[in-house]
Amino acid sequence: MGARRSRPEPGRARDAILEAAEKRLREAGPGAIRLQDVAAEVGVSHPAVLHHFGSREGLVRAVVERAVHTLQQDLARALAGQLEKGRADGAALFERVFRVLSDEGHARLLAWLLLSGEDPLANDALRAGWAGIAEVTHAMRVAKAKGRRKPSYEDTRFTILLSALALFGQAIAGRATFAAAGFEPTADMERRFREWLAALLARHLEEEPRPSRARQA
Amino acid sequence: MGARRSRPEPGRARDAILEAAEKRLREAGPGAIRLQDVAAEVGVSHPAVLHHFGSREGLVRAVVERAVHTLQQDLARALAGQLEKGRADGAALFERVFRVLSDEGHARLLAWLLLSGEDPLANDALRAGWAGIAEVTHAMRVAKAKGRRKPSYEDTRFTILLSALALFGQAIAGRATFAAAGFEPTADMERRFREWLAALLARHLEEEPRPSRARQA
DNA sequence: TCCGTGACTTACATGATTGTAAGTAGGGCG
DNA sequence: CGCCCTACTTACAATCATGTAAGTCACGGA
Repeated sequence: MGARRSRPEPGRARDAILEAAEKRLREAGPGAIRLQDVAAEVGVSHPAVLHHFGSREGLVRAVVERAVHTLQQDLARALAGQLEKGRADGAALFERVFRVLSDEGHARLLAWLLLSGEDPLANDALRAGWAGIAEVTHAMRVAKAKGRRKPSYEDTRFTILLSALALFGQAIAGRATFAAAGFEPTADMERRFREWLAALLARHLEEEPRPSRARQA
Repeated sequence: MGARRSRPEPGRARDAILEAAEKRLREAGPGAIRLQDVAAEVGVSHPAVLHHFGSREGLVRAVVERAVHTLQQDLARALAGQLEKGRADGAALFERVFRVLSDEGHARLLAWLLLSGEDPLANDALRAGWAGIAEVTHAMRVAKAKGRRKPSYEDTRFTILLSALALFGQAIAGRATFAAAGFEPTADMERRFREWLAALLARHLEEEPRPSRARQA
């Protein structure tokens, strides 16, 4: 095969650098993005990295931006993919979302960013997606509730929020927490918990709300 | 006040160093523990830190050990304090635990350690405490269930696990998540969510379990 | 009182990490 | 073909962080 291109493809190296840096970000946090390491992993010299990103800060910014973007994409895709099936299957939805958070290391990344003071969730598309889920879910509840007492919108939103917090919590603290709680920390056990949670929330969503004890203060 | 003691108190400086280092650990993670910074904050030279802890690693170890210990203490105290009241008040318990996790920055610390690969929850006392809560809760459920179908022990344990995950999740991701979900991210709103959660779980704990649909695969 | 020890200090060595300077090589284009 | 731009490279400078060496000083006990 003809002349070896010693100039593989423009942009290739840049992407590879981003990739390598993101891996480090996910696994060990922003502090672990070191020019030399990243460069070595990609097979270039460290000034090559500076050439593409100007400074370490620039690299970190670019990585975070990209990571947040793909996280949001993946999450949105997972949610959309599950929702458009029409039938709501809580457990399946949970599995998809958990997969996204857990498998790709998105949850770890989210946690690193959150702890570092970033706000990776501040994004209109994400908010809109969330609102959409809440509306669809609530409409479904209200439709099923005919005659009986209708659930409050807040209740629906809280339910979704709880799912998110629990899934996120499990993705980053699952292993340790399961062990501390005396469960064997196996993937199967964790999945079982998610199924249990899905069932709990599904039941809650269909049940008639209790009259809330009026709280004064 | 006679001769000024230029030798304030043995151990004082050591504690102050630990304190300063722990603050950094909570706020910005293990990587942010730098000898010079910590020393400067306490008002000593950085070799003084080395003198007490041998190496940076030694300092980090000591800090983590102490932090994990106080975290476990605080948590155990909070749980014990609530439980020994006899009456189970889920909401109050949640507030206490959340306080411990959130106010002292324990949740952040936990998260940093978890992300860094430590397992701050691996502790017999903590496991025992957890098991105790599960047993007490379950006994209460079973007592109330006379005649009706009895809940499974796993269900009780999952319920407690869910509380822990949600509380932890809220402590580190609460602000961002509430905002993303379209709630105003106020402390009051977050408290309301906890009350809602406590009510949800309390209701679940008193309800008769549904027959589980047998799953084949 | 004298000595040892613990709690430091200043000065320095070392290695890691980021950043700069200057030069090279390939590819597209007028 | 010659030029310029991009994508690098090697060599070097600067800074920072950890760790070491050696000395000082107060206190407490023999």
